[in-house]
Amino acid sequence: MAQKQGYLSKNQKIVLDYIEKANQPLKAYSILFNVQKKGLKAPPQVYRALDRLVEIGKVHKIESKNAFVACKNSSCTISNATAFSICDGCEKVTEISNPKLSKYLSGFQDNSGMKYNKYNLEFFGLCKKCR
Amino acid sequence: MAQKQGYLSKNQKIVLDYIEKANQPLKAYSILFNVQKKGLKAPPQVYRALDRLVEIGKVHKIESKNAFVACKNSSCTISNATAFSICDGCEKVTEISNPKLSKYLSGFQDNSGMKYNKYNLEFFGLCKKCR
DNA sequence: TTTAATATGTTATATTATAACATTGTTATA
DNA sequence: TATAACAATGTTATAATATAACATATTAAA
Ligand SMILES: [Zn+2]
Ligand SMILES: [Zn+2]
Ligand SMILES: [Zn+2]
Ligand SMILES: [Zn+2]
Repeated sequence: MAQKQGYLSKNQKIVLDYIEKANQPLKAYSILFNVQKKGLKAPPQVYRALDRLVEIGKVHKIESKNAFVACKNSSCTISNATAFSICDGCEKVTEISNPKLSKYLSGFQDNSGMKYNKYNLEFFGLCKKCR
Repeated sequence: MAQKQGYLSKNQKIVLDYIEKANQPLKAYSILFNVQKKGLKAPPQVYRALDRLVEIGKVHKIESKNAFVACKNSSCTISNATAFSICDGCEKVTEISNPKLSKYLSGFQDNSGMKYNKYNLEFFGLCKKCR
């Protein structure tokens, strides 16, 4: 069951399935609790699967919340350009898919001489309902 | 010693002093260890000071590293628009101060109806030295 | 000077994440 | 088919990050 390009291992599938069913970011230990019936009994099993899923872009980590969400953006096969909208009221998180924004940020340069190959952007505010 | 606009309490000063002397993001427990000689003995004392310093924009949290860095941007009195450049090689973190970028992001709108009042952006790559 | 608000001190514990090592399964190839 | 190399899994323990809860002290305002 070695890892081939594009194939997911058993544990990776279990974790991804569960995250995809949720429509919101999930905490690692909440995932762990819920996949225990599927045989994943300890944190490393979940964290390994998450690490790999994040690496291949199927899952993103919401850094400000230490939570994980399935990628909703089909073009996002590698997780190197991510943007999220986060409501401070209801905690709803949405992946922003905005070509202008991603183009602007992917092309961003400053005078530091630094070569950027990845970014993560988190916007905070209030959604319609929460205003 | 109640908090007045612009004044820092004793513990806040101690923590900020220490962070400002470092030229890199510091972990909360490393701060704790180093301010113990000044009398801050337990995590809550450091985390409270950090919370407040972040709130007033004197310190920013680098979310992807769970680390704290002093604000280098004098206009950044409220910490609602932050951008950082992070080297994956040497871990050097620099606060980006780029009016065009901040103007673009502060004005960003999408069709979600969400009203954004804060963002945090983290760029990753390799600095000159690390290439 | 009473009251309210803010800050501090302290202990314990919750939450998030990784180290380390043994075992099993898979692929490649000798 | 052996056997070696690698990838994935299972398992226990522990590290690292962060907060709850409550007592006390300090300050500002009424
Ligand atoms: Zn995505
Ligand atoms: Zn909301
Ligand atoms: Zn700043
Ligand atoms: Zn570097």
